[in-house]
This record gives sequence, structure tokens and C-alpha cells, in this order.
Amino acid sequence: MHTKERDTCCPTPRGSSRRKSNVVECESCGLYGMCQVAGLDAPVPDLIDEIVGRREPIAINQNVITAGMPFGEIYAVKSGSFKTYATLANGDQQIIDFYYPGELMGLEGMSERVYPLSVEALEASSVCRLDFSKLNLLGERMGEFQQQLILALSRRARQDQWVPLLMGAQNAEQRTATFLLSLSDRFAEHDLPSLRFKLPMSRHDIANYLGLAVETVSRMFQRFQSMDLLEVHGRHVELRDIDALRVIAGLNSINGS
Amino acid sequence: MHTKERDTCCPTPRGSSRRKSNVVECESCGLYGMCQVAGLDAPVPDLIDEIVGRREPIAINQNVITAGMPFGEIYAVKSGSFKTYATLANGDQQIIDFYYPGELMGLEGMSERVYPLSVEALEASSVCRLDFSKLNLLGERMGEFQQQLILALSRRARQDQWVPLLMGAQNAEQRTATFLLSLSDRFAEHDLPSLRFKLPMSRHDIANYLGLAVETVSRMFQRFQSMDLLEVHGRHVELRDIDALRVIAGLNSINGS
DNA sequence: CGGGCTGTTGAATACATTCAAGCCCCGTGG
DNA sequence: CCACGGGGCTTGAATGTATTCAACAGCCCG
Repeated sequence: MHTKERDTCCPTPRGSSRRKSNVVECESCGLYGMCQVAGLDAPVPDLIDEIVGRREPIAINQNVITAGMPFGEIYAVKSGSFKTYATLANGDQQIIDFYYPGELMGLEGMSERVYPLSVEALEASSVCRLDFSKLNLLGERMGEFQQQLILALSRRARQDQWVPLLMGAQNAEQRTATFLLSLSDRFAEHDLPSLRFKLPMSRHDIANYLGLAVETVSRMFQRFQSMDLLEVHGRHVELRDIDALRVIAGLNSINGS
Repeated sequence: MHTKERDTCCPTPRGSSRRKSNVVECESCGLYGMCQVAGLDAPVPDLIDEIVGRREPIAINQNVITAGMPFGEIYAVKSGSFKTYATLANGDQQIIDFYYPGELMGLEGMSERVYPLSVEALEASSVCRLDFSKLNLLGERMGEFQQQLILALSRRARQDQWVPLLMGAQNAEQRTATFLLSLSDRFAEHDLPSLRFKLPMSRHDIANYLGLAVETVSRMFQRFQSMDLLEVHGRHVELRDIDALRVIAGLNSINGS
């Protein structure tokens, strides 16, 4: 515990390369560019504290965003993980996506000024918060900020291309393999271990997301394990033969090899 | 045929409310705001002609964008329709999305400066083209333009929320119903007839997109027809009981009722 | 120690795919 | 004008796969 050292998203000193389990450093955070614009070289010294919320703890199962609420801020995952979901007519939820450290949440609310989806923590987590109502404080640096925002949005558009590949896959085996690979890639993208990791979500959540039955997901994991492609112990996964998984998933072209 | 009247995306006179089959007027075009910034009140009179390509015809099966090419421009569908697809390792394609009049194509290429997906015309179509390399001509109006771009990107992020609902649906019936509803909604969004429309894509494309067999799509259409929910004649569809379709699809919360 | 939650495993059913055939629409060429 | 042929679409039975229902195992927490 440092005394008064800032724990904000951006000004973290680059030196401390020690990584605490699953916490992203600011350099690999989706808000990084925007934090820079907001904080570094800002006319007002502590401008960043006005706009970017410090690392806030979020308890497991706590909602960071509730669908239907007015849009006001976007969030970057600092540690932990989240799921977004829509609530269907019959009351149960359809999981739309998962979020991992470094990724941005709440972007979908911008255009209509209302959050269309809810966001809930899968485990004890923490986030940085970017308050849109205080953006006018940026003044002339707004243009820079907008550019960063455009970058973030287009990165996200690119990521979303994955989804149809995930879901459109013909059978459960391919879908499950693709799911694990996409997870691995997303971890790697933010410099987190990509071959040994903990699944933050329940089997139920995975099944919901993939449009499969819980039992099927279980069976697929067992099948992969019996093929020596991976090792599963509860929520802990180790990918042993990632190339074989790629072959099963049947994709290559997207996101390179 | 007007003599020299401009056929560009934006300055179309609002008066002509006559609609030619499936052509969107500029007011409901995704580029509208950006066109306004680029063209109206611009210091240089015909600045818009420099930046926004006039309505260009695209032949059926012609590629507007080829995956892997360097990013340079975004396109708005003026008339007709398109599909985006990724090419998989085994050579065949996975359809990622369809585009209809008023929607923007190529946004995914912005972040990496390379188009990740190909875009192909499903029928004889036309597009307006926005050239990013000439944006510097905008000068001080750049900020306004960026705001419009941010709006377009976040609208798209919001749209993409549909996809998991489409694909994540448990069975073929739900998926097909959701597909038709999303189609209907997208048409309505751009003031096109939303209950009677022509499917611009083949059954093969629909099946590929939904991750189903062609035959299954056929059977679902027949089933819906026998339930009096719709009427299908080849590629012509008329939705007769859209509420029942919504019940089958099982969604409500997203995109309102 | 017992209850609830999460995850796994097994057998029967329901479902989508596959393979195969036939239909329909439309354009081509006789 | 009609015959032919091809592509897109539909329809029918058999196979294979995922779901469902049910039971049980492991684990955390009281």
C-alpha cells in the first residue's frame, strides 16, 4: 500500500512491471490513450481526477451498468471480469459478451444516450470510470480525445467480427474450441497469460453465451481433455495443443494464424 | 433524369419524397451527418465532391472491399444490398453481416488501417464513398466530423448487440424468426417497407450466416408459412403476424417491443 | 454434518444435418 | 415458341448430434 500515490488508470509508473495476478497495467488498458489526453500535460494539474475515476472495486455479481439507465460514462476493466446481457421477454438473460482487463464497457450506450445492456461482475473486480458529463473540461484537447475514442470504437467493431464466427460455427465442438481460442487471444492482447487461465464465468454462462446446453459444454471440455488438447480442473484451464484447437475451430484467416 | 443536378449523398433536396423502390434518401443515410459537415456551408463550394464520391453503381457479385487491402474509405449503401464475409482456413466463407440502404461499410478497417473483411454486392447496387485520405480538406470542421463518426460507430456497436441474440438462440426456429425480425427492423430504421420485402440474399447465404443447413432454413420458412405467420414466394417475404414471430424469437427487451 | 450450488455423467428423446431426389423459375438455344 | 438445362429452392427419409431429464459427485459455507 503506497501512501498517497495515485491509483488512477493512466499515470501508473511504467517501471512497475510486476504484475498482480490479473491486473492490467495502464499501458495495455483500453482507456490509456484517453487518459493520456485527459491527464498528461493538462492545463489543470489534476484534471484527470475530475474526469477519470480512480480504480473502483466492484463486488461479485454487482451491476456496473443496468440496462435502461441513461448513458453517462464508460468503464475500463482494471482487474477481474464482467458479462453483458440482455433481458429477454420471458425474463431470462441472454449473455452478449464478456469483458476482461483492459477492455471498455458501456460504449453501446453512446448513440442513444441510454445503456441497452446490463453489465455484471463475474468476480471481485475493479474498474476505471470515464465521466462523459465532465468532458467539457478538456477544452481544446477535445479533438485529441475524440480521435482516441474513434480508435477505441473501431477496435471494438473489429473485435465484434469474431462473434459470428463463434456462434455461426456448425457444431458444439467448433463453438467451444473457438470460444477458448478467442478467450486466449483476448488475454494475450492485454499481456495476460494465454495458455493457463481461469474461466471467470460459470458453465451456465458459457452455455448461455454459446447457445448450448450446460451439459454439452461440459462434455466438450471432457472430450478435448480426452484428446489431450487441454486440461480442465473446474474453472482452471490449460491449453495443451492450441494448434489442434485451431484446426478444430476451423478458423485461421481472421486475426492471422 | 435531371440535367446537372447533383446525385451526391447529401445535398439531395428534401422535397422529393417519392421513393424509388429501395433507394434511401440522404436524410436516412448513415453518412448524412458527415456529408453535412463535409459539404454544407463548406468554405470551398464543392468540397463535398472532393471527399464524398457520388453515387457509384456496383454490379452484382462485385467486391466493394477485399479483405487484406489497406483501409482508405468507408461506404454508405445507397441502394441494393451487400454481404461481408471472412475467408476461413478451409477456403469457404463465413458471412459476418449484411448491409442495407443507409448503412455504413468498412468501419472495421479503421483501427488497423486494413480491411479485415470482404464486402460483396448481393444485387445491382450503388454506394456513396467517403475518402479518408482527403479528410484534411475539412480543416477546422474536422471536430464536427469526428463527432459524427463517433455517432456512426456507436450506432454500429449498438446494432452488433443483435448478433449474439440471433446466433445464440437455441434452435433453428428462433434463429430464423430473429433473423427476419432484425431484417424488418433494419428496413424500418431507414424508412423502407418493413413487412413486405425482398430477401436480397440466397438461402445459402442465410444458412451460412445463421449457422444452419440450407434445407433447415427452407423448412423453417415453410413452417412459419403453415402457421400463417408469413408468406414466402421465392425471395419475396411478407410478414403476416409479426407479434407471433417476436414471441417465437423470444426477444422483446432489445430494441424496444 | 447437511444443504445448496456448480459441475459432471448416463440414457432417452428431440432435433438439425446429411444425402438424395424432385421441383420451379428463368435464361439459352434450337 | 418450345425444349433443354442449370441454379436455386424445396421436400422426404436416415443418420448423427445436441438436448433433455435424471441422478450423482465435489465443493463451499453455514
